Amino acid sequence: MLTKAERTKQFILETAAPIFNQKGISGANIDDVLAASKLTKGCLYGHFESKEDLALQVVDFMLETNGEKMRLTISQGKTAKAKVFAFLDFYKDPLNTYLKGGCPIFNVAVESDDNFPAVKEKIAGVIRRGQEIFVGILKQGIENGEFSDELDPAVYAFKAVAAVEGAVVMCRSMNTAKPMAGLLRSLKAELESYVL
Amino acid sequence: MLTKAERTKQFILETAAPIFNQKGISGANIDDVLAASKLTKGCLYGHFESKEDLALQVVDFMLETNGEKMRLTISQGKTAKAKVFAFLDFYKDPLNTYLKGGCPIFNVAVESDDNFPAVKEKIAGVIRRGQEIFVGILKQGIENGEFSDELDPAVYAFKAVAAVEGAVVMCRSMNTAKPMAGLLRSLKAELESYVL
DNA sequence: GTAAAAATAAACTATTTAGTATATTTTTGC
DNA sequence: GCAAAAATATACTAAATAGTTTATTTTTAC
Repeated sequence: MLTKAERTKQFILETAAPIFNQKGISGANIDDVLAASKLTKGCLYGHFESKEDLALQVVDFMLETNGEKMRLTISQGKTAKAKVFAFLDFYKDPLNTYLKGGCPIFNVAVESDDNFPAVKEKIAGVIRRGQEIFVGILKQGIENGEFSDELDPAVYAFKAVAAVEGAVVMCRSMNTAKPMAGLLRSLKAELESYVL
Repeated sequence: MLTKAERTKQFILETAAPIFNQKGISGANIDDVLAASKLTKGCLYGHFESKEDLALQVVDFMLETNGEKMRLTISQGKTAKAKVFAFLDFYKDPLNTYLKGGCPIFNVAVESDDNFPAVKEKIAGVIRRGQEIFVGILKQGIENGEFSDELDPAVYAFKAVAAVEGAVVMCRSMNTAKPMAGLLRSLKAELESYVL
């Protein structure tokens, strides 16, 4: 069992995550986190050295959580095609993301780009590993005869992720999930065209 | 000819744009703009009421500039296909965007999402109008016999924009333009498959 | 050439937010 | 049940940044 201190720290991270995801690292502030968690400054600073420390750990927490959710989602699919479809469907409700504020990877990617090199590197790693996994699934699909070898795994993987992530931002801005539905259908049809 | 005051205001907007585009509205600060422009506080506050006023006008400036660049780019294409290809090629160098820091529409979209409703509405309008123009070009292409009527203009337009915009963020994070090349080829091939 | 406009210089104030200190109370976990 | 750990309450300090003021200098545009 977790100690009280560990539970509190976890609770702070969980409470702070949607705040940082929505307001960004620069936009979020300690008082927001205190208000949302109903903890005191003394308590928070007992678990984190500084706002920067908190921010970095919140980012790690968001990335880990996202990774777990994504792995679980993909593992639901038995075939390569089913895994890809499961991945795509993960994005079907962009206005109601499991973590308030949209995709943390993209949100952090945009903010860290010219501002937080260490965070940017971390995000780059997450994106790269995600692409590797996606490409691996597609290659597997080609090898086991699910897909034609006309399919270019690297191109499709990048296209699919770029498109759904871009779509999340666009849908959230326009406040409609409608175009996402058409996009997911189109990306599925595109993969389907390589199914043997 | 512009008055000195108008020229200075314009100069401040031009200087502030890359700062706001890179650091975000929350992350940018007045002193950054003063340092970059080598103007004094008194001068800046003679042209803008507050940081918020400056930020809003910088956003407007970035959106207008982007719109002009995009209209010019697209107008280079004579056929519908050429227009779409010109649009896609606009994104071919995501690490060296004309405005430092990547696409201002997307950067502002991400930050404004949960923070600046007025700005968010403005961005939503820009995205919507962009989609209308893109769809218009594709419909025109269908009408004049360039494309098969199998092409779904709304779906392709959304997919193309979401993908290239998402790709800019991913490429910038990973610090490589390579995947963008494959994506552009793929989006072009996809459109090509509807050419009669 | 000159009056008005624009910009500077420099020293302010105000506000927000990060972070500290400490005595006290509450909770935990053996 | 009790000692240690955790959290509170309260009142701070520190730092960063927004915004003001005003006298002075420079530049502009007629």
